[in-house]
Amino acid sequence: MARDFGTYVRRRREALQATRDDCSVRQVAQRIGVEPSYLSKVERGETPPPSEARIVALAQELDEDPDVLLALAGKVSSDLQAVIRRRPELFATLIRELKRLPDHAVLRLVREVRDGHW
Amino acid sequence: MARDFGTYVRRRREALQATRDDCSVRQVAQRIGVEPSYLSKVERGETPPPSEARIVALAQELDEDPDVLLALAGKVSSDLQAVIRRRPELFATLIRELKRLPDHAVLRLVREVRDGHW
DNA sequence: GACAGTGTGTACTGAGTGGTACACACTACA
DNA sequence: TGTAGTGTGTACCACTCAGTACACACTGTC
Repeated sequence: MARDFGTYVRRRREALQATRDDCSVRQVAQRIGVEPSYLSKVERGETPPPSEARIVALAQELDEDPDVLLALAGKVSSDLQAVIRRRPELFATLIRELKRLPDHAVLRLVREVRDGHW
Repeated sequence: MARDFGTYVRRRREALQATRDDCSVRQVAQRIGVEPSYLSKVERGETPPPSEARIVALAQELDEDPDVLLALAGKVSSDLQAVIRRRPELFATLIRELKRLPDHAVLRLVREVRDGHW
């Protein structure tokens, strides 16, 4: 799972590098505020994924969904966790129920909620 | 927040101790597999809350909701996190939408889902 | 052949996590 | 007066996290 994160990032970065030529390990590393060798090791899965803040910065840099990247890193965004912690019983049961539902059902639910049916 | 966890646990444990007399620091500590001095420090908020596994064991021991206790400790159950990580975009948007809804609305949603309307 | 830019190997680190081990002081009670 | 049980203070520890610092080898190019 940590390995997935690395290869995913590498692929995405190299794709961008091919078109924009400003996404070398060094350049991206500098923009997200880490050492190049560290980013290199992360991409090769030799070291575990970075902190949430770096991952979010990386997602922005690679034009990716932060939540997806965090998920690949085995993490869940801390703001989502805060929402759950505020009403633990409620959200715990809801999420455990939703676990068994197929994507399209959850998606329908999301839309309903967003459209203000609740 | 870590302090809350401690005082909450202490209150609950002392209440049980008063009625059942088998919930001293030593006894509970032994049953959840930690040193008494450690549990003592946790209860006084002198050291941060224990690991998820210990907290769940503690919840069972104190007859409390594990998710609530975890929330007091500033954590979210790892199985819930796993559910979210499996479909990050979907759950992220859903949870962020639900954040602004009042309890009763979320509760209604939980019931609907549980009753198989989805 | 100097130079810039590429990725990478090696060594190290300061702070935090999640506790253990053991001694101590106090109270109850037989 | 011993002894059993109560909570706590002190000292310590292995491990992980989240990286830094710097040197190295290779490639293109001027």
